[in-house]
Amino acid sequence: MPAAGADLDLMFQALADPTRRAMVERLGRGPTSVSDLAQPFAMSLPAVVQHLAVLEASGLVASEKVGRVRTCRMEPAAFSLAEQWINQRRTDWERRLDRLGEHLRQHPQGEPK
Amino acid sequence: MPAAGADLDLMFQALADPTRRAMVERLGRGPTSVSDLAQPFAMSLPAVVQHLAVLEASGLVASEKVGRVRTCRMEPAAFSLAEQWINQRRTDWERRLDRLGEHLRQHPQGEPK
DNA sequence: TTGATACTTAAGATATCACTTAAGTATGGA
DNA sequence: TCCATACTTAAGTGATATCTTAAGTATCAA
Repeated sequence: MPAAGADLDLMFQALADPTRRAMVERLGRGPTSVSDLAQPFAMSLPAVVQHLAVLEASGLVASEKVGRVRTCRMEPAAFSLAEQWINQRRTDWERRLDRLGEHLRQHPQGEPK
Repeated sequence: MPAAGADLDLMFQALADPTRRAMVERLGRGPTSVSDLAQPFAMSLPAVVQHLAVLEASGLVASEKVGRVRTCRMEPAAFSLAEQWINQRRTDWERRLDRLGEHLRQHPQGEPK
């Protein structure tokens, strides 16, 4: 995988907006049309569709059009990339604490180098 | 909790930039000075400090100055907010699938309501 | 065929973001 | 005291992000 970084950019960027998070929350309860997805928001339909495009570009949401209705759904697998990145930070941090504890046990008053 | 949303905004926004993620990755291996943190990046020091300010505003990183050196560290607890949000999406999705399966079991050919 | 529905496209207004350079302020060491 | 270090502050620039309105296209139903 050459650049998972770009995917993370798109993913976190997509999740950084409260309207888009609300859209994902809605889609977590099941697929909807664009109109239904737009209904709770006090903004124009094109604005909602632009948010949807950001979510689709990130992979978090997918959609397909049948007749004149576009149906949107959450893409749960996409979340794991973000999840993994966060978990890795935690893991790094814990491993460091372990090493630090071990070091202090062996060098009670020493500076940690 | 009145508005965890604003916190999530700041958090995901902070993580949406590759420079900032790299800084967090570095801090996961232990605290550093601002200069050390800046060293891997091909950008001016003020730019790095601005990224650092975004990370601090999000709560993911903290720092304190002693003498003329500011030392930065990762704030692991902050990550759990983002983690919880993502997990909640997954949970919603799985619960929905469960309900859907149950429904299909009871109404084999029926349309799902 | 006509009209309503469900988007879609395009263009533009603001605001925010991610930098830059140039200058300034503490601090610590010789 | 003098100078280098380690930031800090300020101001400006170009690119993106988030919305708007206006106008278009494709479908479905009567």
